[in-house]
Parts: sequence; C-alpha cells; structure tokens
Amino acid sequence: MQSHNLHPVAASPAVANDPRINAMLSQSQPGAVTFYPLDATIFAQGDESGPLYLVEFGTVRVSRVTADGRRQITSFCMAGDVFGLEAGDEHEFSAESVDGAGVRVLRPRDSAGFAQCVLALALRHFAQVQKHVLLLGRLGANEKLARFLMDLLERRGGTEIIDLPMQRSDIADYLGITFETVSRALRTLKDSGIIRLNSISQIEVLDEDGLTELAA
Amino acid sequence: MQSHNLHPVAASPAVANDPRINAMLSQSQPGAVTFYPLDATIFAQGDESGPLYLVEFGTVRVSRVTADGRRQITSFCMAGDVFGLEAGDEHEFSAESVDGAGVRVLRPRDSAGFAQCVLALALRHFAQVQKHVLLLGRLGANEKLARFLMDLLERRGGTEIIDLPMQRSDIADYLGITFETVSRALRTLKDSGIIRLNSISQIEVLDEDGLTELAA
DNA sequence: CGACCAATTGAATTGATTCAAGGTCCGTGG
DNA sequence: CCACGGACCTTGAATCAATTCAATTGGTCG
Repeated sequence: MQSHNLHPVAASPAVANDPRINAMLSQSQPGAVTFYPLDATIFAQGDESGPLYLVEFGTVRVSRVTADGRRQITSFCMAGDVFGLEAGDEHEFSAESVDGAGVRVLRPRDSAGFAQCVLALALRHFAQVQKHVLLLGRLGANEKLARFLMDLLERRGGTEIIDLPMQRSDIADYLGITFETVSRALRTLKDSGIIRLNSISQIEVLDEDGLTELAA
Repeated sequence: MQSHNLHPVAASPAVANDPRINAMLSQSQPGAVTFYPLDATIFAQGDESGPLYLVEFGTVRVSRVTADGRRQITSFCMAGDVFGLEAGDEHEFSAESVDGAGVRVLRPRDSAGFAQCVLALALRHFAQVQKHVLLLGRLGANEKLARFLMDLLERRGGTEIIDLPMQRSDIADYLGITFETVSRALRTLKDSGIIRLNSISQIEVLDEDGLTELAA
C-alpha cells in the first residue's frame, strides 16, 4: 500500500478529458497516487467514511456483502471515476482493487467550491445508480450483459475492443445473476455474431447495432 | 390540477418532524399545495426538469417505462418526501399520484443555502437508490416483499398497521416481479403468521421479528 | 343489480440456478 | 523447458423459482 506518485499531479492522464474532474481537482489538494494490488481493500464497509478517491488507472469495484454472504457490486470505477461518496459517516460499501489500480485521494481545499463539486458528483452518481436499478429490475440475462457491455463501450469510447479486467463472478454480482449465467450469456452473444472473444479478458464488439438492439 | 392550498405553509404537517425538510423549506418559497387526483401526472419523462416537489399528503410514484412497455418504479414518496431531483435538464422519470396526493413546489429563495440543502437531499436519495439496488439484485420474491414492508413500517414508525395505497402491479414494478408473484408472496407471509390482511389495502404486521428475519 | 377492474389462485411453461464435470490459462518448481 | 497444481471459466443436466396464461373471486360504483 505504499505511495508511488507515478503521475505528476498536473499531467494526470485520467484527468485530462473531463471538465468536471478538472473542477474537482482544482478545488482539492490531490494526494499522491497510491497503488493497490489485485484484490487489495481500499476501504471496507463499516469503516469511517472520509475523503473521495479518484481512479488514475486500473479498476476498482464498489460492493456490499449481506450477512448471508451474497454480494452486490454497485459499480466498477475506472480511470477518471470518483468513488467513496457516502451519505453517512460510515462506509456502507467497500472498495477493492480489481486488477491493480492507482488511486488518488482528494482532499477539499476550498470548502465552498468543493461542496459544489460534490453536489455535481452526487447528482451524477444518483443518475448512475438509477440506471443500475433499471438494469436489475426486469431484464433477462442477455439483456443485462448487453447493457453492461454497451456501458463499458460508451465509457471507453471510440473503440470496439472491451477489456474485462474483472472476473466473471464480479460481472455476475454486478448484474444480479450467477457467473455461469454470465458465461452462457457471453456465449449467446458470441453465437449470434455480436461479439468475438479475443481472450478471456478481452472481447471485441462486431455488431454494435445488434448489441444496442439486444440491450432493449 | 387546480391549486387548493389546503394547508397553511407554516403549519404544514408533513414538515413538522423532519429537520432536513424544515431547512429545505426555510431556503425556499413554498408554493401552494396542488392536489393531484388518482393517477394524475405531476411530470412525465422527457419534460424539462424544474423545481423540487414536497409531498404533503398522499402517495406519489416515480417511475420510468422502457420502449417496450416495461415499467420500473424507483420510489414511492409519501408525506415529507421530496422528489423531482434530476441530474440533467430533462426528466428521466415521471411522477404520478397514486391515490390523490397533495404536492408543494419548492422554489429556491437563497441560492447558496438552497444548494446546500439539495446536496444533503441528493446524498440521501443516493443512499436510498443504492438500497433499492441491493433489494433488486439477488433477493427472492418473499424477501423482496418483506423488505418492502419493513421499509414502509420504518417510514411510518410506531405502528404495526401498513397502508398500501398503491395497487399490486405498482408494488410489483417496484420490486421487479410480477403482480401475481406479489399476491403469492403476500399469501406466504399471511400463511406463516407474519402478517394479517385487514383489507386489500391495509395489512397488519403480527410478527415484526419474523418479518425482519425474512428480509435477510 | 350488473359491469368493471383489481386481486387471487391454479396449471403449464420458461429462464435462471444449482450441481457436477471437464477445459483453459498461468505461475511455480523440478 | 516441461510437468504439475490451482484458480477461473465453460458446458451440460437436473432442479427450482418466477412468469405466463387462464379462470375465478372480490370489491366498487353507476
């Protein structure tokens, strides 16, 4: 959990594109980038909630496990995404590195300006979670997976190659299905010519329209 | 859609208890209470997003329908609840009266103070939606219904009587199941002695511990 | 009273899960 | 360098929970 400071603050690659993140950064004292190796915990449910975190590279999963061991992943955060926002003073969710991730802590500089950024952020997260509710509510396994892939496609932008750094069971716990069903749904998409499985962790979208259609 | 102004602003009953709502009201110019009869639309998806709304009495459902006609209800708002918060400048969801509801429009008075209230509100909604994600993700029909009833019980507080102003299909679209399954789940709870069905729209919780246990 | 809409209940079907058996990938050590 | 072991992924078959379709009951309002 040592601090690497791999990227100079000003030229942080995750930050370059998004004006909202730039605003956020300008209102905060960004700490050094901390590297979290595979499966390392960034914070756990029950921990005292504190600062916000900015993903510089890699992927972070935010999740909650119930008393009887079921897990629901609420989001995968990738470069440029902010996580760690909580309503109360205790984390309801935990955050872990999926694949080795670089994370920067954001500490408020100007409290008024920071609050404004937090509001924008909260609204954005609110909208995302609502989208997730729509996904979980009444969709079949294939539709869920199609939406998941569409979402990744949109977030990456400009390419038909999708990397899946998380394992099948992570995808399953995000979509509210089992990992076997994820596997079968991938096969269905493959068999219908919509995607190609380049490797276990990389898929290529061959027919984006078909995917969109399936996503309902 | 006429304005009744049934309650004087100062003595609004929905407002009496909750300090956060009081703060909200003090930062806004509350309009008159508008009465929306059964199934009346307060705003529809696609409408320009505008003010926030405070429920004075009755129940409002917030929902979204997909292109192919499936509906997901994201929340039932009752006295004291605020709805209408959107990330963008267009409503992603629509709001309708479930049972005849009185709704007050909240317009910002002091923009800085109002923004602070909106932040608190956004965080609260964020937490609620996340709870909904947990509910939809990996729960069985009985567990979903148990949680739904627990939630209503907590929101009302102090009584074992729960009113269900919405119809079964509304509950179904909130829980992500069919209305027949809602009906069967209610029967299961009844048969196990956890609830009694006083009438079609009122149930009584006989065994709150049993309900809690079922809610997982 | 009759018509209509909501809710309940039953029976058949469907889709996802569970359980079980390989298969693939990758790192480690001989 | 190759063999081995373990973790993850895929696939198949049986099971189960929820849906769908259909019939009936119950409640409400003109």
